[in-house]
Amino acid sequence: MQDTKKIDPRTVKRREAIIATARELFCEHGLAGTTLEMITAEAGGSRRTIYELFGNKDGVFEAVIRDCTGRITSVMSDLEMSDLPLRAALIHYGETLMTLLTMPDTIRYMRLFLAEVPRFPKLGKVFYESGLMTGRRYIASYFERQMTEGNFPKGNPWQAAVFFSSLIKADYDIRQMSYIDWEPQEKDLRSHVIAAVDMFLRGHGLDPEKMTS
Amino acid sequence: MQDTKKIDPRTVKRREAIIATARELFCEHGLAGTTLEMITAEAGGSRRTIYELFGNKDGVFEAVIRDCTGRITSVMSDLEMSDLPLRAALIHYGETLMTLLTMPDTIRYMRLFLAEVPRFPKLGKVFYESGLMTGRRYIASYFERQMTEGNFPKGNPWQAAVFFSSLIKADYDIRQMSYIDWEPQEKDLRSHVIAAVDMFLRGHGLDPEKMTS
DNA sequence: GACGTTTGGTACTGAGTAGTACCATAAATA
DNA sequence: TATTTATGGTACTACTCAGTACCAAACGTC
Repeated sequence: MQDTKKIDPRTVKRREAIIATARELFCEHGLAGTTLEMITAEAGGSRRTIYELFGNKDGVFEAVIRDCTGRITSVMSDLEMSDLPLRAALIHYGETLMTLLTMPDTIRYMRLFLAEVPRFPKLGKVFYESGLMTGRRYIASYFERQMTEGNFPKGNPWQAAVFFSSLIKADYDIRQMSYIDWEPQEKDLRSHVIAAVDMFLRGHGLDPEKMTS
Repeated sequence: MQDTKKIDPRTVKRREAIIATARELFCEHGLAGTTLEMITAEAGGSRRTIYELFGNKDGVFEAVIRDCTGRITSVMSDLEMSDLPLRAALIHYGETLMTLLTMPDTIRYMRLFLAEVPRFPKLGKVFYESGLMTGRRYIASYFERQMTEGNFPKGNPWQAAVFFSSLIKADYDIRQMSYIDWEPQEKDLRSHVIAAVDMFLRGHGLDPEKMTS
Protein backbone atom coordinates (compact mmCIF):
# COMPACT_ATOMS: atom_id res chain seq x y z
CA MET A 1 0.00 0.00 0.00
CA GLN A 2 3.04 2.29 -0.16
CA ASP A 3 2.83 5.39 -2.20
CA THR A 4 5.77 5.01 -4.50
CA LYS A 5 4.82 8.04 -6.54
CA LYS A 6 7.67 10.49 -6.60
CA ILE A 7 7.04 13.96 -5.28
CA ASP A 8 7.68 16.72 -7.72
CA PRO A 9 10.39 19.00 -6.28
CA ARG A 10 8.37 21.96 -7.48
CA THR A 11 5.55 20.93 -5.17
CA VAL A 12 7.84 20.85 -2.16
CA LYS A 13 9.21 24.28 -2.92
CA ARG A 14 5.79 25.82 -3.50
CA ARG A 15 4.48 24.25 -0.34
CA GLU A 16 7.30 25.67 1.74
CA ALA A 17 6.99 29.10 0.19
CA ILE A 18 3.25 29.21 0.81
CA ILE A 19 3.59 28.12 4.43
CA ALA A 20 6.34 30.64 5.12
CA THR A 21 4.37 33.50 3.62
CA ALA A 22 1.10 32.42 5.21
CA ARG A 23 2.78 32.22 8.61
CA GLU A 24 3.89 35.80 8.36
CA LEU A 25 0.55 37.06 7.11
CA PHE A 26 -1.53 35.07 9.59
CA CYS A 27 0.59 36.32 12.48
CA GLU A 28 0.30 39.87 11.21
CA HIS A 29 -3.38 40.04 10.23
CA GLY A 30 -4.94 36.94 11.75
CA LEU A 31 -6.61 34.12 9.88
CA ALA A 32 -9.75 36.00 8.91
CA GLY A 33 -7.74 39.10 8.04
CA THR A 34 -5.58 37.27 5.53
CA THR A 35 -6.92 36.48 2.07
CA LEU A 36 -5.58 33.77 -0.14
CA GLU A 37 -4.87 36.48 -2.64
CA MET A 38 -2.53 38.19 -0.19
CA ILE A 39 -0.64 34.92 0.14
CA THR A 40 -0.22 34.33 -3.57
CA ALA A 41 0.69 37.97 -4.12
CA GLU A 42 3.71 37.53 -1.86
CA ALA A 43 4.61 33.88 -2.26
CA GLY A 44 3.99 33.80 -5.99
CA GLY A 45 1.89 31.14 -7.60
CA SER A 46 -1.85 31.16 -7.82
CA ARG A 47 -4.85 30.25 -5.73
CA ARG A 48 -5.22 27.20 -7.94
CA THR A 49 -2.07 25.77 -6.40
CA ILE A 50 -3.18 26.48 -2.86
CA TYR A 51 -6.32 24.45 -3.33
CA GLU A 52 -4.27 21.74 -4.98
CA LEU A 53 -1.86 21.50 -2.05
CA PHE A 54 -3.96 22.31 0.99
CA GLY A 55 -7.56 21.67 0.03
CA ASN A 56 -8.83 24.98 1.38
CA LYS A 57 -7.94 27.95 3.53
CA ASP A 58 -8.25 26.01 6.79
CA GLY A 59 -5.81 23.49 5.35
CA VAL A 60 -3.22 26.23 4.97
CA PHE A 61 -3.80 27.30 8.55
CA GLU A 62 -3.34 23.78 9.87
CA ALA A 63 -0.14 23.40 7.93
CA VAL A 64 1.16 26.69 9.31
CA ILE A 65 0.42 25.76 12.92
CA ARG A 66 2.00 22.34 12.54
CA ASP A 67 5.04 24.00 11.03
CA CYS A 68 5.37 26.53 13.86
CA THR A 69 4.86 23.88 16.52
CA GLY A 70 7.53 21.79 14.86
CA ARG A 71 9.95 24.69 14.91
CA ILE A 72 9.45 25.35 18.61
CA THR A 73 9.65 21.66 19.43
CA SER A 74 12.90 21.30 17.59
CA VAL A 75 14.42 24.23 19.47
CA MET A 76 13.22 22.65 22.72
CA SER A 77 14.85 19.36 21.83
CA ASP A 78 18.10 21.14 21.19
CA LEU A 79 18.11 22.67 24.64
CA GLU A 80 20.75 20.47 26.18
CA MET A 81 20.94 20.44 29.92
CA SER A 82 24.62 21.00 30.20
CA ASP A 83 27.09 19.22 32.46
CA LEU A 84 27.44 22.30 34.63
CA PRO A 85 26.73 21.98 38.35
CA LEU A 86 23.03 22.02 39.24
CA ARG A 87 22.49 25.71 39.88
CA ALA A 88 24.47 26.84 36.85
CA ALA A 89 22.72 24.29 34.67
CA LEU A 90 19.30 25.47 35.78
CA ILE A 91 20.21 29.09 35.18
CA HIS A 92 21.55 28.25 31.76
CA TYR A 93 18.47 26.26 30.82
CA GLY A 94 16.16 28.94 32.20
CA GLU A 95 17.82 31.66 30.20
CA THR A 96 17.67 29.72 26.97
CA LEU A 97 14.04 28.84 27.57
CA MET A 98 13.16 32.45 28.26
CA THR A 99 14.94 33.61 25.14
CA LEU A 100 12.77 31.25 23.14
CA LEU A 101 9.52 32.08 24.92
CA THR A 102 9.89 35.84 24.79
CA MET A 103 10.80 36.01 21.11
CA PRO A 104 8.27 38.19 19.26
CA ASP A 105 7.70 35.38 16.77
CA THR A 106 6.82 32.93 19.52
CA ILE A 107 4.38 35.39 21.03
CA ARG A 108 2.66 36.16 17.76
CA TYR A 109 2.43 32.50 16.98
CA MET A 110 0.88 31.70 20.35
CA ARG A 111 -1.72 34.39 19.87
CA LEU A 112 -2.62 33.11 16.44
CA PHE A 113 -2.84 29.56 17.68
CA LEU A 114 -4.95 30.33 20.74
CA ALA A 115 -7.28 32.49 18.71
CA GLU A 116 -8.27 29.66 16.44
CA VAL A 117 -7.92 26.54 18.62
CA PRO A 118 -11.64 26.23 19.25
CA ARG A 119 -12.16 25.51 15.58
CA PHE A 120 -9.17 23.14 15.41
CA PRO A 121 -9.22 20.95 18.53
CA LYS A 122 -6.76 18.51 16.99
CA LEU A 123 -4.15 21.23 16.75
CA GLY A 124 -4.60 21.89 20.45
CA LYS A 125 -3.47 18.38 21.19
CA VAL A 126 -0.54 18.65 18.81
CA PHE A 127 0.61 21.91 20.35
CA TYR A 128 0.23 20.77 23.91
CA GLU A 129 1.72 17.34 23.62
CA SER A 130 4.50 17.86 21.13
CA GLY A 131 5.21 21.51 21.92
CA LEU A 132 4.72 22.20 25.57
CA MET A 133 5.29 18.70 26.89
CA THR A 134 8.56 18.17 25.06
CA GLY A 135 10.39 20.66 27.22
CA ARG A 136 8.60 19.46 30.30
CA ARG A 137 9.52 15.84 29.74
CA TYR A 138 13.09 16.77 29.14
CA ILE A 139 13.49 18.74 32.31
CA ALA A 140 11.61 16.15 34.37
CA SER A 141 14.04 13.47 33.29
CA TYR A 142 16.90 15.79 34.20
CA PHE A 143 15.55 16.15 37.73
CA GLU A 144 15.06 12.41 37.93
CA ARG A 145 18.69 11.87 37.07
CA GLN A 146 19.80 14.45 39.61
CA MET A 147 17.68 12.70 42.22
CA THR A 148 19.23 9.32 41.65
CA GLU A 149 22.69 10.85 41.60
CA GLY A 150 21.98 12.47 44.94
CA ASN A 151 22.32 16.07 43.79
CA PHE A 152 18.66 16.82 44.36
CA PRO A 153 16.30 15.66 47.12
CA LYS A 154 14.20 12.68 46.11
CA GLY A 155 10.63 13.45 45.19
CA ASN A 156 8.32 13.82 42.24
CA PRO A 157 10.45 14.89 39.25
CA TRP A 158 7.39 15.78 37.23
CA GLN A 159 6.14 18.20 39.85
CA ALA A 160 9.60 19.68 40.14
CA ALA A 161 9.57 20.28 36.39
CA VAL A 162 6.17 21.99 36.56
CA PHE A 163 7.24 24.28 39.39
CA PHE A 164 10.56 25.04 37.79
CA SER A 165 9.11 26.10 34.47
CA SER A 166 6.33 28.01 36.18
CA LEU A 167 8.80 30.04 38.19
CA ILE A 168 10.96 30.69 35.15
CA LYS A 169 8.11 31.63 32.88
CA ALA A 170 6.30 33.62 35.58
CA ASP A 171 3.87 35.90 33.79
CA TYR A 172 6.12 37.00 30.95
CA ASP A 173 4.10 35.08 28.40
CA ILE A 174 0.69 36.49 29.29
CA ARG A 175 2.20 39.91 29.75
CA GLN A 176 3.77 39.90 26.33
CA MET A 177 0.75 38.46 24.64
CA SER A 178 -1.49 41.16 26.03
CA TYR A 179 0.89 44.07 25.96
CA ILE A 180 1.61 44.72 22.34
CA ASP A 181 5.07 45.95 21.47
CA TRP A 182 6.44 45.40 24.91
CA GLU A 183 9.55 43.34 25.30
CA PRO A 184 11.41 42.61 28.52
CA GLN A 185 14.97 43.89 28.88
CA GLU A 186 17.59 41.19 28.65
CA LYS A 187 19.13 42.08 31.98
CA ASP A 188 15.74 41.92 33.69
CA LEU A 189 15.27 38.47 32.24
CA ARG A 190 18.64 37.39 33.56
CA SER A 191 18.05 38.58 37.10
CA HIS A 192 14.57 37.13 37.04
CA VAL A 193 15.88 33.72 36.04
CA ILE A 194 18.51 33.77 38.78
CA ALA A 195 15.95 34.76 41.39
CA ALA A 196 13.61 32.05 40.16
CA VAL A 197 16.27 29.36 40.24
CA ASP A 198 17.36 30.32 43.74
CA MET A 199 13.81 30.33 44.99
CA PHE A 200 13.35 26.93 43.37
CA LEU A 201 16.46 25.51 45.02
CA ARG A 202 15.54 26.85 48.45
CA GLY A 203 12.04 25.44 47.92
CA HIS A 204 13.70 22.04 47.71
CA GLY A 205 15.88 22.51 50.75
CA LEU A 206 19.05 23.47 48.91
CA ASP A 207 21.09 26.54 49.70
CA PRO A 208 22.04 28.46 46.53
CA GLU A 209 24.69 30.39 48.46
CA LYS A 210 26.63 27.20 48.97
CA MET A 211 26.50 26.09 45.37
CA THR A 212 29.44 26.77 43.13
CA SER A 213 28.18 28.49 40.05
CA MET B 1 -19.66 70.92 30.44
CA GLN B 2 -21.61 68.22 32.22
CA ASP B 3 -24.00 66.12 30.25
CA THR B 4 -27.24 66.62 32.08
CA LYS B 5 -29.27 64.77 29.51
CA LYS B 6 -31.07 61.90 31.12
CA ILE B 7 -30.28 58.44 29.86
CA ASP B 8 -33.24 56.57 28.59
CA PRO B 9 -33.60 53.38 30.66
CA ARG B 10 -34.40 51.53 27.45
CA THR B 11 -30.93 52.41 26.19
CA VAL B 12 -29.29 51.00 29.27
CA LYS B 13 -31.24 47.77 29.03
CA ARG B 14 -30.56 47.32 25.33
CA ARG B 15 -26.92 48.03 25.85
CA GLU B 16 -26.61 45.42 28.54
CA ALA B 17 -28.56 42.85 26.55
CA ILE B 18 -26.40 43.40 23.49
CA ILE B 19 -23.16 43.12 25.46
CA ALA B 20 -24.27 39.95 27.21
CA THR B 21 -25.33 38.29 23.99
CA ALA B 22 -22.29 39.48 22.09
CA ARG B 23 -20.01 38.17 24.82
CA GLU B 24 -21.47 34.71 24.47
CA LEU B 25 -21.35 34.73 20.70
CA PHE B 26 -17.87 36.20 20.44
CA CYS B 27 -16.53 33.61 22.89
CA GLU B 28 -18.27 30.85 20.96
CA HIS B 29 -17.53 31.85 17.37
CA GLY B 30 -14.87 34.52 17.60
CA LEU B 31 -15.16 38.11 16.45
CA ALA B 32 -15.03 37.41 12.74
CA GLY B 33 -17.33 34.43 13.12
CA THR B 34 -20.08 36.46 14.72
CA THR B 35 -22.32 38.63 12.59
CA LEU B 36 -24.28 41.55 13.91
CA GLU B 37 -27.36 39.72 12.70
CA MET B 38 -26.60 36.82 15.05
CA ILE B 39 -26.47 39.28 17.91
CA THR B 40 -29.76 40.95 17.16
CA ALA B 41 -31.39 37.59 16.51
CA GLU B 42 -30.65 36.55 20.07
CA ALA B 43 -30.64 39.83 21.97
CA GLY B 44 -33.62 41.26 20.14
CA GLY B 45 -33.53 44.68 18.65
CA SER B 46 -32.07 45.57 15.29
CA ARG B 47 -28.76 46.43 13.75
CA ARG B 48 -29.93 50.02 13.69
CA THR B 49 -29.66 50.10 17.49
CA ILE B 50 -26.22 48.55 17.55
CA TYR B 51 -24.85 51.30 15.34
CA GLU B 52 -26.65 53.85 17.47
CA LEU B 53 -25.08 52.57 20.68
CA PHE B 54 -21.65 51.29 19.67
CA GLY B 55 -20.80 53.02 16.41
CA ASN B 56 -19.72 49.84 14.66
CA LYS B 57 -18.84 46.20 15.18
CA ASP B 58 -15.47 46.96 16.73
CA GLY B 59 -17.27 49.19 19.20
CA VAL B 60 -19.31 46.22 20.37
CA PHE B 61 -16.14 44.18 20.78
CA GLU B 62 -14.46 46.86 22.85
CA ALA B 63 -17.48 47.13 25.09
CA VAL B 64 -17.53 43.36 25.57
CA ILE B 65 -13.86 43.17 26.52
CA ARG B 66 -14.16 46.07 28.95
CA ASP B 67 -17.15 44.39 30.48
CA CYS B 68 -15.36 41.05 30.90
CA THR B 69 -12.26 42.69 32.31
CA GLY B 70 -14.44 44.56 34.75
CA ARG B 71 -16.06 41.34 35.90
CA ILE B 72 -12.76 39.62 36.55
CA THR B 73 -11.34 42.68 38.27
CA SER B 74 -14.32 42.91 40.57
CA VAL B 75 -13.96 39.26 41.56
CA MET B 76 -10.26 39.87 42.21
CA SER B 77 -11.03 42.82 44.44
CA ASP B 78 -13.43 40.70 46.45
CA LEU B 79 -10.75 38.10 47.15
CA GLU B 80 -10.09 39.03 50.74
CA MET B 81 -6.90 37.72 52.23
CA SER B 82 -8.41 36.29 55.36
CA ASP B 83 -7.13 36.61 58.91
CA LEU B 84 -6.07 33.00 58.92
CA PRO B 85 -2.44 32.16 59.72
CA LEU B 86 -0.05 32.65 56.80
CA ARG B 87 -0.06 29.18 55.29
CA ALA B 88 -3.82 28.74 55.56
CA ALA B 89 -4.40 32.21 54.14
CA LEU B 90 -2.18 31.50 51.14
CA ILE B 91 -3.92 28.20 50.49
CA HIS B 92 -7.29 29.85 50.73
CA TYR B 93 -6.32 32.65 48.40
CA GLY B 94 -4.69 30.24 45.98
CA GLU B 95 -7.75 28.07 45.76
CA THR B 96 -10.08 30.98 45.15
CA LEU B 97 -7.75 32.38 42.51
CA MET B 98 -7.55 29.04 40.74
CA THR B 99 -11.31 28.66 40.79
CA LEU B 100 -11.58 31.98 39.02
CA LEU B 101 -8.78 31.32 36.54
CA THR B 102 -9.88 27.86 35.52
CA MET B 103 -13.52 28.74 34.95
CA PRO B 104 -14.49 27.94 31.35
CA ASP B 105 -15.79 31.48 30.93
CA THR B 106 -12.47 32.98 31.98
CA ILE B 107 -10.61 30.76 29.55
CA ARG B 108 -12.88 31.52 26.63
CA TYR B 109 -12.64 35.20 27.40
CA MET B 110 -8.86 35.13 27.53
CA ARG B 111 -8.72 33.41 24.17
CA LEU B 112 -11.03 35.94 22.61
CA PHE B 113 -9.09 38.81 24.07
CA LEU B 114 -5.66 37.54 23.05
CA ALA B 115 -6.87 36.77 19.56
CA GLU B 116 -7.80 40.35 18.87
CA VAL B 117 -5.39 42.39 21.01
CA PRO B 118 -3.15 43.29 18.09
CA ARG B 119 -5.97 45.32 16.58
CA PHE B 120 -6.91 46.87 19.95
CA PRO B 121 -3.70 47.82 21.75
CA LYS B 122 -5.60 50.04 24.18
CA LEU B 123 -7.53 47.05 25.45
CA GLY B 124 -4.26 45.28 26.14
CA LYS B 125 -3.35 48.00 28.59
CA VAL B 126 -6.77 47.91 30.20
CA PHE B 127 -6.64 44.16 30.62
CA TYR B 128 -3.12 44.07 31.94
CA GLU B 129 -3.29 46.97 34.32
CA SER B 130 -6.77 46.72 35.68
CA GLY B 131 -7.20 42.97 35.32
CA LEU B 132 -3.95 41.19 35.95
CA MET B 133 -2.30 43.82 38.11
CA THR B 134 -5.19 44.20 40.50
CA GLY B 135 -4.67 40.78 41.99
CA ARG B 136 -0.93 41.22 41.92
CA ARG B 137 -1.02 44.53 43.78
CA TYR B 138 -3.34 43.10 46.36
CA ILE B 139 -1.18 40.13 47.16
CA ALA B 140 2.01 42.20 47.14
CA SER B 141 0.57 44.48 49.78
CA TYR B 142 -0.39 41.42 51.79
CA PHE B 143 3.20 40.20 51.75
CA GLU B 144 4.41 43.64 52.67
CA ARG B 145 2.17 43.62 55.71
CA GLN B 146 3.35 40.15 56.69
CA MET B 147 6.93 41.33 56.37
CA THR B 148 6.50 44.28 58.68
CA GLU B 149 4.59 42.11 61.15
CA GLY B 150 7.45 39.65 61.16
CA ASN B 151 5.53 36.68 59.79
CA PHE B 152 7.47 36.61 56.56
CA PRO B 153 11.17 37.25 55.88
CA LYS B 154 11.85 40.78 54.70
CA GLY B 155 12.44 41.18 51.01
CA ASN B 156 10.81 42.37 47.83
CA PRO B 157 7.05 41.94 48.27
CA TRP B 158 6.44 42.49 44.58
CA GLN B 159 8.74 39.67 43.60
CA ALA B 160 7.14 37.44 46.21
CA ALA B 161 3.77 38.18 44.65
CA VAL B 162 5.03 37.32 41.17
CA PHE B 163 6.52 34.03 42.31
CA PHE B 164 3.51 33.14 44.37
CA SER B 165 1.02 33.61 41.58
CA SER B 166 3.32 31.90 39.11
CA LEU B 167 3.53 28.82 41.27
CA ILE B 168 -0.21 28.78 41.87
CA LYS B 169 -1.14 29.34 38.26
CA ALA B 170 1.57 26.99 36.97
CA ASP B 171 0.58 26.04 33.42
CA TYR B 172 -3.11 25.52 34.01
CA ASP B 173 -4.04 28.58 32.00
CA ILE B 174 -2.08 27.73 28.87
CA ARG B 175 -3.08 24.12 29.17
CA GLN B 176 -6.75 24.95 29.34
CA MET B 177 -6.56 27.54 26.61
CA SER B 178 -4.98 25.07 24.22
CA TYR B 179 -6.72 21.92 25.28
CA ILE B 180 -10.34 22.41 24.41
CA ASP B 181 -12.89 20.81 26.69
CA TRP B 182 -10.36 19.83 29.29
CA GLU B 183 -10.95 20.90 32.85
CA PRO B 184 -8.80 20.04 35.84
CA GLN B 185 -10.33 17.97 38.64
CA GLU B 186 -11.09 19.94 41.75
CA LYS B 187 -9.05 17.64 43.97
CA ASP B 188 -6.05 17.98 41.69
CA LEU B 189 -6.35 21.72 41.93
CA ARG B 190 -6.43 21.50 45.72
CA SER B 191 -3.36 19.34 46.03
CA HIS B 192 -1.57 21.47 43.48
CA VAL B 193 -2.27 24.64 45.43
CA ILE B 194 -1.05 23.07 48.67
CA ALA B 195 2.14 21.84 47.03
CA ALA B 196 2.70 25.26 45.47
CA VAL B 197 2.18 27.10 48.75
CA ASP B 198 4.55 24.77 50.61
CA MET B 199 7.18 25.13 47.95
CA PHE B 200 6.75 28.90 48.14
CA LEU B 201 7.11 28.92 51.91
CA ARG B 202 10.21 26.73 51.84
CA GLY B 203 11.58 28.96 49.12
CA HIS B 204 11.43 31.79 51.65
CA GLY B 205 13.02 29.83 54.44
CA LEU B 206 9.82 28.90 56.23
CA ASP B 207 8.92 25.36 57.23
CA PRO B 208 5.33 24.49 56.29
CA GLU B 209 5.42 21.49 58.64
CA LYS B 210 5.73 23.79 61.60
CA MET B 211 2.88 26.06 60.58
CA THR B 212 -0.53 25.58 62.11
CA SER B 213 -2.99 25.34 59.34
C1' DG C 1 -52.47 62.89 26.68
C1' DA C 2 -49.13 65.35 23.48
C1' DC C 3 -44.40 65.57 22.20
C1' DG C 4 -39.95 63.91 21.25
C1' DT C 5 -36.68 60.35 21.39
C1' DT C 6 -35.37 55.62 20.84
C1' DT C 7 -36.25 51.49 18.59
C1' DG C 8 -37.73 47.61 15.26
C1' DG C 9 -38.00 46.00 10.82
C1' DT C 10 -37.00 45.81 6.32
C1' DA C 11 -34.76 46.51 2.27
C1' DC C 12 -30.74 48.10 -0.10
C1' DT C 13 -25.83 48.97 -1.41
C1' DG C 14 -21.32 47.87 -2.08
C1' DA C 15 -17.27 45.71 -1.09
C1' DG C 16 -14.74 41.69 -0.38
C1' DT C 17 -13.58 36.91 -0.93
C1' DA C 18 -13.70 31.64 -0.85
C1' DG C 19 -13.89 28.39 -4.05
C1' DT C 20 -14.32 26.67 -9.21
C1' DA C 21 -13.53 26.08 -14.26
C1' DC C 22 -10.58 26.18 -17.91
C1' DC C 23 -6.67 26.45 -20.79
C1' DA C 24 -2.10 27.40 -21.95
C1' DT C 25 2.53 26.76 -20.31
C1' DA C 26 6.42 25.20 -17.94
C1' DA C 27 8.86 21.70 -15.89
C1' DA C 28 9.87 16.90 -14.75
C1' DT C 29 10.17 12.08 -16.28
C1' DA C 30 10.93 8.18 -19.31
C1' DT D 1 11.76 13.96 -27.89
C1' DA D 2 7.20 12.55 -26.23
C1' DT D 3 4.32 12.18 -22.33
C1' DT D 4 2.74 13.24 -18.05
C1' DT D 5 2.11 16.27 -14.25
C1' DA D 6 2.15 20.57 -11.77
C1' DT D 7 1.52 25.44 -12.28
C1' DG D 8 0.02 30.30 -13.55
C1' DG D 9 -3.39 33.29 -14.75
C1' DT D 10 -7.70 34.86 -15.49
C1' DA D 11 -12.38 35.19 -15.29
C1' DC D 12 -16.50 33.83 -13.00
C1' DT D 13 -19.95 32.45 -9.44
C1' DA D 14 -22.19 32.66 -5.37
C1' DC D 15 -22.37 34.30 -1.10
C1' DT D 16 -21.72 36.82 3.18
C1' DC D 17 -21.98 40.77 5.72
C1' DA D 18 -20.92 45.64 7.44
C1' DG D 19 -22.94 49.71 7.16
C1' DT D 20 -26.96 53.00 5.58
C1' DA D 21 -31.67 54.88 4.71
C1' DC D 22 -36.23 55.27 5.94
C1' DC D 23 -40.63 54.92 8.14
C1' DA D 24 -43.75 53.45 11.51
C1' DA D 25 -44.39 52.03 16.16
C1' DA D 26 -43.26 51.85 20.98
C1' DC D 27 -41.89 53.99 24.89
C1' DG D 28 -40.38 57.61 28.22
C1' DT D 29 -40.95 62.47 29.56
C1' DC D 30 -43.41 66.42 30.84
